[in-house]
Amino acid sequence: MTPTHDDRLDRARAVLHEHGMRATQQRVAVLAALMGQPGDATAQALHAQLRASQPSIGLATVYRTLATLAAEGVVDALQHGHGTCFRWCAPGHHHHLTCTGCHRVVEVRDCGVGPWAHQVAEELGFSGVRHVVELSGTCADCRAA
Amino acid sequence: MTPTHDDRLDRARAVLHEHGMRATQQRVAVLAALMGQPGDATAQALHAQLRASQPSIGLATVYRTLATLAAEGVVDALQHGHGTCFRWCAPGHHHHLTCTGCHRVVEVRDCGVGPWAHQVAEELGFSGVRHVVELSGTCADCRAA
DNA sequence: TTTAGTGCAAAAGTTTTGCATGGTC
DNA sequence: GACCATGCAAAACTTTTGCACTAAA
Repeated sequence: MTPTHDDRLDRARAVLHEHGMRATQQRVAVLAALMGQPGDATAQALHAQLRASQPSIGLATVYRTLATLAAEGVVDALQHGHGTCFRWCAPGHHHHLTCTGCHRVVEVRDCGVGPWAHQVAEELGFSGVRHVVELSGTCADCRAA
Repeated sequence: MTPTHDDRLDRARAVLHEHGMRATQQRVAVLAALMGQPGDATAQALHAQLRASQPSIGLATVYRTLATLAAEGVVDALQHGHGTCFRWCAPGHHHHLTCTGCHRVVEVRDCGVGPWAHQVAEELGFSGVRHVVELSGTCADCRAA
């Protein structure tokens, strides 16, 4: 069952409360909008989208909200080519496969990197290894287009 | 044997020729400067450095040169927090393992990610997969300290 | 009521671009 | 000599900040 817009508003409110952030209309709207994205989005893109239903929302607010959410670890901040993109994701260890054409993001829960990373690090005398992986490619739809 | 500044100039010239780029004084200087960096550097930082010995070099030229070099795959363009950083790397596919304590970077030439990435992408209908991996941990020296 | 968040506009910063000039092949 | 690259300055953008005002807790 796909979540409705209202479902996302409720979930956004809950997440904000969990993280001790005031659930203002604007923050709820920003987070809910991000939850509704098929992939990631820039602050500018979210702002433009939000303007449609909430004409008075300020760009600075969108930036400030996203920065706070990223600091809380609620959303991911990614640096692709130009500008910072934000993405809402489910908790737990996983990676992402992003389409370079449409920025659609697919979660990859099967992580095949851990053992290799651990082995490499051990050989080089490192401990407490962590890995960040970003996969990118062209999705079937974009290839067809 | 540590390469001298002149060694780097020669090497920079050779690399530019290999990639069909005109070996202008400015391009040679930019690439040689990047080769001499202990880590990565922004266009702005390189420009400031180059100004010392070549006061007339323009910022736009540094940007244009780095953009071309990155497009040719001669240098890596990295997106950390603010702005784009560039790094001269040995050629060929490899990853980096960074120590969280002293920020030392070790090149990792043995890549154990490709096959997994390819398989995952194929299952999801993606083609032309690329992967970016950043490993981090604590090096032996920092653990001892 | 208290405190944090917001909108606006201006500022700060980075990267790109237009165009006449100069250097490389 | 032809053509590409450069320098300069202005423009285009993204992101941050100051401040008076509003709304959440």
